[in-house]
Amino acid sequence: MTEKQRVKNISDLARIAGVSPGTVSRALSDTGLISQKTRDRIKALAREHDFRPNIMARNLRIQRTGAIGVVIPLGHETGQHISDPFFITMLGLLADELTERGYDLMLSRVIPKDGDWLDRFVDSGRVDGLIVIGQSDQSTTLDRVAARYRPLVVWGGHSKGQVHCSVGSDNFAGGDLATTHLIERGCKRIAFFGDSRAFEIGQRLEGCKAALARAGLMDQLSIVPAHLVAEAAHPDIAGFLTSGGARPQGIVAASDVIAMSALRVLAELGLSVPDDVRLIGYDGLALGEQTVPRLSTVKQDLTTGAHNLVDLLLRRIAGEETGSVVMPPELVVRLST
Amino acid sequence: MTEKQRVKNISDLARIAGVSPGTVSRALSDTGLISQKTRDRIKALAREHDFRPNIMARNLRIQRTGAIGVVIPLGHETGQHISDPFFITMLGLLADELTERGYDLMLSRVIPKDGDWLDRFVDSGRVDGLIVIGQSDQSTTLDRVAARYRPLVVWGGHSKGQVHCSVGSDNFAGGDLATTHLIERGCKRIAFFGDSRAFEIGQRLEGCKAALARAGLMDQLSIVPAHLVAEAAHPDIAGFLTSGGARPQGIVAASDVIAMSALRVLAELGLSVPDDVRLIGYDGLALGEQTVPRLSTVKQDLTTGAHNLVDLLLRRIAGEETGSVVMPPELVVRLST
DNA sequence: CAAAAATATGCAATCGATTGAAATAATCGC
DNA sequence: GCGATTATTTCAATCGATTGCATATTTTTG
Repeated sequence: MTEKQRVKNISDLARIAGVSPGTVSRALSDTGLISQKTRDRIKALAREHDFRPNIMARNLRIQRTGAIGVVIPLGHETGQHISDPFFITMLGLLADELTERGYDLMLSRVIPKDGDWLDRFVDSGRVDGLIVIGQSDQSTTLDRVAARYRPLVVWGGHSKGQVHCSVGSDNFAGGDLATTHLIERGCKRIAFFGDSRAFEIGQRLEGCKAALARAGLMDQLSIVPAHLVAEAAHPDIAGFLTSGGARPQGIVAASDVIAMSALRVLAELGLSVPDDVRLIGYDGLALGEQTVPRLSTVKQDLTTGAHNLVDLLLRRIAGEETGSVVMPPELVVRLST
Repeated sequence: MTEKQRVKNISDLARIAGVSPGTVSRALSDTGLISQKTRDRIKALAREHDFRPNIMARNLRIQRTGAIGVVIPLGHETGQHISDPFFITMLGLLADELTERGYDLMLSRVIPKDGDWLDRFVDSGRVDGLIVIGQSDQSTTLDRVAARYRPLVVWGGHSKGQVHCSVGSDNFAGGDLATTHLIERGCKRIAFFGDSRAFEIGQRLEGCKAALARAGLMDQLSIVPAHLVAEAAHPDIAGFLTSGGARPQGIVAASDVIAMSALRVLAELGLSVPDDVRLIGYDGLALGEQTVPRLSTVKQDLTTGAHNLVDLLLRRIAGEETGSVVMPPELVVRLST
């Protein structure tokens, strides 16, 4: 009744209010000079007709979108799914963090076939900035794009020469931490479960090796390139543990998900954790709290990680220059070691 | 060298090519009448200057965004986090499905304080359609908005009078299925773990009751309103199991996450699953494959669920009228029963 | 080879909000 | 009460791509 015709743009409202479109814009955007009186009047009118300015038009004019892209490149392992608990946890935290800062989150899952995937996203003009979760095996692409596109931040390992801005934990230190812990628990024969082609996992393995070298146990290391996906990791692990070699006394899993698979294989083989085999994971995901026995792990503080990612990104959007952040990992001893 | 000045819009390119902006637009968009020759020439030029048309301008003109909003309302339980494995799994599947259909996914986490949250999103003009995951306790809001905004599809339970279009599995049937299975396994004292204030969980409980009634075991039911978050569920469950009442022979958990918590509590109490207590979950998440023992569950086929959600939504965007979909749940017997 | 038909291209309006500059109204000092 | 300030408001250009209509160019055809 009240509203004969739907108010669909600022001009409609201006006509109703008897002012110019410009005035309505200023009234609604809480900016610029305008009298308190007309502002209130127009806001009331807008509410009454439940009118909200068209965001696309606004975006076009002010040249920003209010959205941040979050990209998950699944490079080295196509089977890996976005529903991997790690991605998901990170994604949730980023969603919280971005929402809080008034940005929307545009999610994109990418399987990088060509070297062009990042460029396409960057040039699409859909987002004001980009967060890439995990560098997978795409560091070349990342560096190239980072050189020309500032608002880009990557979660993942840090290497000396890298061009792009990254946030991540010290994977080398983490691998060392986990391994040292097992050694202190008396393990000598140690196995590393994880595919070192993924950059971060390679770094963890290096840390693991460093710890073993210090203890003079280097020749006791077995490396099992287990898949990152739980279902796929299972046969890798079962294959190794039933292959007849000397059973490891300690296992460093490159992720909590892999550790969980290992836990299951060990249970199926009738081996007790930690009595027969000690097992430590990596990531510090919540699901490690719910396993039986509860999983010891190297925790990456994803909450501050997400916070840092967003913080750096917004600063880069604002034009500031920023360096990378390497966070210290933390040993969480629960019951599996 | 080649490009003196960055080509930032269609007019720049038009100038270089010596044609009008309109022609460039037609060439790049593979639509309208244009000669093959100029099209190729302009496309080559665009590639050379790596120019991509501004999406915001395009969106404004053609009045669509190419993005679908995915909203997760966390109504009845504010502690619940977006990183809940269920949401996350669904989110990943939706991301796949939408990407495939050429849409972007805009993620939004909402804690509905006012009744206004959905309206804000709908009217923001940011998205072409909306998928709401889980109706939580917001069915009133959903119905109200659905009445005026067509491209809206909800994952969740279905009730007779509902206005909105939903996709989900038959929770009543699922609850029945789980309970009947336990009864067939010889359980008489049965406990239901889950907070029935959430609509879908309420339906599962009703199904559970129906099965018990048929078997004449209605008076043997205990209901434990466990939280949906794993960490929060733990004390709820521990409290119940150590309270000294007769121990249940079978447990119906309202979600796999709750079941996982139960699994841990039972292990801590030294009870064996399934020998001392039989336990069945709900959802059919991948993590149920990795527990020890592997979790029996009522599986909702989230893959087809996601497919249906997207399919219905796109049809609604196209103007078609669609009904809701109720999918049959499936009993998955693994080792915990 | 001229006329008719078909095909390409250019022109200009449009999507809806923002914003600097210009115009108008309100306020103040004396 | 009048010019000088200052506070509001209007005007018009702009962001960049799309598209109906008009015009120009080819191609076809009798």
